[in-house]
Amino acid sequence: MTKIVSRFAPSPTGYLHIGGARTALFSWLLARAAGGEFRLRIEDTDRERSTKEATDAIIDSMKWLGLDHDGEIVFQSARADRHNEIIDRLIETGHAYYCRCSKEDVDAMREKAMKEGRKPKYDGTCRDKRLTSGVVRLKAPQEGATGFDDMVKGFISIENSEMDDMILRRTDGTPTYNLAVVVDDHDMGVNHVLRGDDHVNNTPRQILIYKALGWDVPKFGHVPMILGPDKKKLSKRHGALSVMEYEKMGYLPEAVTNYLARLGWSHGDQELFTMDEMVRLFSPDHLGNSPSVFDLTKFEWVNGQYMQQADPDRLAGLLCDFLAREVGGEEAKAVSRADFARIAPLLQPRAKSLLDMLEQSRPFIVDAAYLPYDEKAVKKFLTDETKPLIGEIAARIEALPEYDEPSLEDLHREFIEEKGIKFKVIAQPIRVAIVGKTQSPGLFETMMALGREQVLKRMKRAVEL
RNA sequence: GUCCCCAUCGUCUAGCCUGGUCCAGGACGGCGGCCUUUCACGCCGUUAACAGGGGUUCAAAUCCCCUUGGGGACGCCA
Repeated sequence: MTKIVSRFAPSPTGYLHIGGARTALFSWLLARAAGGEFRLRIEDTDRERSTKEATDAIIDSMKWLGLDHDGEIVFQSARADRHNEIIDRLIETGHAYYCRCSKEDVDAMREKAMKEGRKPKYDGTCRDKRLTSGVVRLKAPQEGATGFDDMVKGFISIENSEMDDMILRRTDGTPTYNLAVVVDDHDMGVNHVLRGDDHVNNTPRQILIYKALGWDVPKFGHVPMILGPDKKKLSKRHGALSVMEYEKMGYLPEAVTNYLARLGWSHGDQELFTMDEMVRLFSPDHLGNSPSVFDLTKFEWVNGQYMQQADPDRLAGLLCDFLAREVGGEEAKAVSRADFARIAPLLQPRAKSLLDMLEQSRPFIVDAAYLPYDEKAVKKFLTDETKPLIGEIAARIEALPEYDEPSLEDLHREFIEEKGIKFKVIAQPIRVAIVGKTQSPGLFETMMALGREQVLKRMKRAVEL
């Protein structure tokens, strides 16, 4: 079997959105799973709408997701000469012809056909006129059918009579999309094309071009699109669309690829896959053929899973970057990577995202003097009964020869035994005293993370509240 | 309008090709519980689906047809 070469070919008219990312991921997996090549091509022939920023954004997103490509990035705009060369060849071989029908003429034809209940299409007026200028159209077969075995949808066939003689070269001499795609894919050696559902209709047209050129037709696959919670096509109003927004919101790239992969692909009952696993297990046979809804809740669960498993030191690094990027200023400078590395393990089971973790780490990184106290919590737990207890405990902690977790545990155990009270009685008050709120990691690990000095300062401050 | 595609729990899905092992399995969520110094995590239980109708067959989620519903395409955009 020949080596699989797949590609991702976005047009740089905006950021890489979540749907495109999934298509890219599947395409990437298709190649990587087979030890093939994955190529990247930027379809920037629409000069009006294509931007350098969008191109960079797409490349950055791919990088962030870990979707590396082989070979140089191909820019479609740079290949106009080659496209035109092929168009000329098509004319010479009688597979294409010039047409001088105006846009208005064709619109009229379409409208008329539509009214008569037929498929709106160009009627082939100039097909045999042997003109020598104008737009170039493909001389498509008018009988028979064009079919292909779609990697995800199975066999799809369209009557040739349904397709019109599409334009290959515009009035201004530029090649059209369908022509350019075919030529580029062929020249890049692409033999597996996995793309969005919205291209199914283009496929038979492109096959016609391949055939006219006598080129091998690649294997095609069309993945369904991603829907919003309202089951409508994903759009701006559904919130986060851009891949990079997920980074901004504090999600991990491996969670994004994992979740995206599970949206439309499956491997039995398995939910969590590392990139390596996906590469090992991926097969286009298990791509689903119906559209799926992006479920943020489940995505957050996936992210949470990766947050838990992540190396604390890596998380610390990401947290620093995140803080610098999203918050910046003095606050970012006040916390070091080492600080985060120390508290990350405590927060890992509790945080769904980096943003979460950052929020939860606040009580650990501010000085006792600035620790915010939750009013309700204070009212409920820092009472006249509990304050003296906290005071006593603070004194004992201060006198502790060794400040470590076992010692702290012993200290508290002895304290409650002496007082004849349950741990419950002092647990929440102490918690509120040292972190300012009712939720936190385990008390002793929290005390360790805080350090003796902070714990004492906080207890003293709490007693005076 | 025409063509193409799609249809299993609220959501993601397994099963469908190669009918019986499926009164349909897993996951997220929800609900209930356990654990427990809080919140999480974890664990246990529970909830909930084969769009409808016809066939074919001893037997259909699985095969065929129709209906309905959804989506996409019909550009000198990509």
